[in-house]
Amino acid sequence: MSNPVLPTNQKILTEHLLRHNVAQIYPTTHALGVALASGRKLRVYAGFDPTSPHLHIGHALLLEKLRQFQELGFEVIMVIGSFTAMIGDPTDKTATRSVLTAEQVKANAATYPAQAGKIIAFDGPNPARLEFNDRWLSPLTLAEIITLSSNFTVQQMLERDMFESRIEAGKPIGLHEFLYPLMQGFDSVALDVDVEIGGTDQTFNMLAGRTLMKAGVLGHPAKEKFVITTSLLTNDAGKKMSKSEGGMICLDDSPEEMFGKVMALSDDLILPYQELVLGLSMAQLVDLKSRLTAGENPRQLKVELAQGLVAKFHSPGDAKTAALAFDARFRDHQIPANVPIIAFRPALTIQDCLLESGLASSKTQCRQLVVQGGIKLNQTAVTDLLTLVSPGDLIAKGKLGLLKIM
RNA sequence: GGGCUGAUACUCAAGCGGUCAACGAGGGCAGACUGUAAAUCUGCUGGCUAACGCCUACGAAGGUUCGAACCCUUCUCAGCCCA
Repeated sequence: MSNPVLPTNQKILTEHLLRHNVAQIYPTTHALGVALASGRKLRVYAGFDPTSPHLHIGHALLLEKLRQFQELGFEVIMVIGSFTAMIGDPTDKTATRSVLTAEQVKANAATYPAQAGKIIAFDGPNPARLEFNDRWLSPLTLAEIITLSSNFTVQQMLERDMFESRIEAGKPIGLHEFLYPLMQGFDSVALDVDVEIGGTDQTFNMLAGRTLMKAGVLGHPAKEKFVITTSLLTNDAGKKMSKSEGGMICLDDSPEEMFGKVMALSDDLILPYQELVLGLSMAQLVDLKSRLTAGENPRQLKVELAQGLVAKFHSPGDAKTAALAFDARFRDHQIPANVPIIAFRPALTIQDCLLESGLASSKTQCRQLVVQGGIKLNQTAVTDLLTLVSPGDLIAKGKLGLLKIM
């Protein structure tokens, strides 16, 4: 980072910044390119909703973009939507949406810097800044909020297809939900940013911010704001990867978990993940494709992807270890090292162990699992839940649930 | 404020007096097949019981009935329309 970047490199990096994983740039890619080359230290940010303590690889794509700006010497800000999380992004279609309390928001956000720090740098010569948007949203007065809202029409709000579809479905739309884009938009104004980055699903909210900035509200000078939308990472079902979906890969997953989750992805996702998450070049992607058409087992390519991901978010050493552990456990069917332990006591049954460990939530569920052959004691299927266990026994539920008696 | 319609399990969504712990889809779990793949197929998916069965549930509270998710009343919440 301390080495001065050569102009040619700068050019390549800038080109990468403008193209890789970018869905669209507002107003135009060209205009942003000009601003980037102007020598001005642009201020760039992306917002994150603290609705869960985990950041996932969808977030990583945004952070990655921020890092590219950071490497080029621009000012980078990570904004935590501490205030907006309490309103609730109306992207969700259900009317009754649980609104987070200040405490929950705080607890969730506490883990973010450490996770984001794997990608962007919060120290060093050009450190990223962390901001919580309640700092400027909480003090807004009603008069100011009214002024902000006068920049939009109800028709403009209704243009959002998510609102349209809700009207069609006869679902309620809360008045406060119209305020959400306003609040998020005011983030841009308060921070006086030049560029905002977000997924394509955030286009409306981000453009609301652009409108406010161009209008020059509440004493802030009018100025242009660029908006970069990034492609969304999809899961197997082709749905956007988000906190509400299962199977998402979190930045704070252990190397083993992360490796396993990647291996469970459909083969179709290998190339998209390689491109979006690991940033492979076109040439490299073509190479991967030719290996597949040559008949190479996709499993190998997926192993490489999994190792790449673990190496990126943990370390190359962890990637190697995770790959070995994965093979040992699932290919060679060995027992892993870190199995949860249940303390032995007299008259301890298999059912007790399942319930106490949380592998099953009720006795009824235990019975069903046994009927289906899902419970194994020392590799053999269990038929009686009340079988007593002894120290050293190994209980398995399905493929992943393991318990050791000590 | 008035009229009409609706509220069903994790989500969506049937059911409209007994055969309803509640069709179906998604999700989840388990099994088969495999590359721990994915896709596909099968089973399960309120609790208690070895089981017969029992209990708790269909927005809330009452009521009618031998019997109610289904009928009636009130309430709460939402949608549409009128003001």
